[in-house]
Amino acid sequence: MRIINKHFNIKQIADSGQCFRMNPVTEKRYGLTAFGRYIELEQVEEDIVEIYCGEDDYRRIWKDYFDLDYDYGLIVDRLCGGSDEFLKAAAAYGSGIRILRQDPFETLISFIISQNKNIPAIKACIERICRAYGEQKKDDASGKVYYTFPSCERLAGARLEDLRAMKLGYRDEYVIAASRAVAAGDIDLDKLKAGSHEEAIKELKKIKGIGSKVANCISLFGLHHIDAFPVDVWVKRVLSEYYRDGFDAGIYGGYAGIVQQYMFYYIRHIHGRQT
DNA sequence: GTCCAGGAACTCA
DNA sequence: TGAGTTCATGGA
Repeated sequence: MRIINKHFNIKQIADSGQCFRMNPVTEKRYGLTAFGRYIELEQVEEDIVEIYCGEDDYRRIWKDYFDLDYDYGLIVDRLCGGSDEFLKAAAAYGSGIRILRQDPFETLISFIISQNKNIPAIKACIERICRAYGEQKKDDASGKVYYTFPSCERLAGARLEDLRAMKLGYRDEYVIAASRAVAAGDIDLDKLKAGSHEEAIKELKKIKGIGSKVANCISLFGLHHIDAFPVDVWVKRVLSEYYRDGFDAGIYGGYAGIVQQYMFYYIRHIHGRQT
């Protein structure tokens, strides 16, 4: 499927820290494992992405996954036409970023693991978990062997001693507890997705190992509450370097999470961070 | 070898 | 509420 969209850049999305299983195959081609499938995408032109899937899969899965019904140009234009110089530059630089609609459980576990780790380390941990607990599959189109992200039931049944080999550090017990809570129905992610961002944060923070930042990431990237505003070390850096007088995310009511992604992506670029 | 990472729990004031 | 400490592990 060929997608023509001025705000769809797969490299920017892959490097925006929201997903951990989208990696380069060649310079312009990326492989992505999500929802039990593997696909490849290619940035053909600045505003053209080729998604290597059939029209049926595109309509059922990937159109929604890449949030292609939403007009990111509206927000980029608004920021670029505004008076906030940092956001002007940030939005222009990351204008191809989109907020993916990822699987809630995968996002929950991924961001529990993410705490106090850099992105390559997070990716390595998740890959180990998928190899050990996920399902091995083979993509017919590319011939690529891949591993799906494990279900909550599968991870809920994991033994702590075994999970320890995944090198999650002290986060391993958080992962098991959270998986068991989801499997048991103590946490209803679908319900949190249907509800408000505030409600989701309140419920997510009840889980040990989930604080404000991780809860906001899960809300934004897993439940698609785009009014979430995760503050990690990089966003803190932005706020202290460029907003000495304070920053009110509330003025971007409704889409603060998208603004936050432009900030995150841009400040990392300024500091020369590739991964 | 040192510092840091999409932090959170815990302690103590 | 707020500041300081501790927690595993690996990337840079």
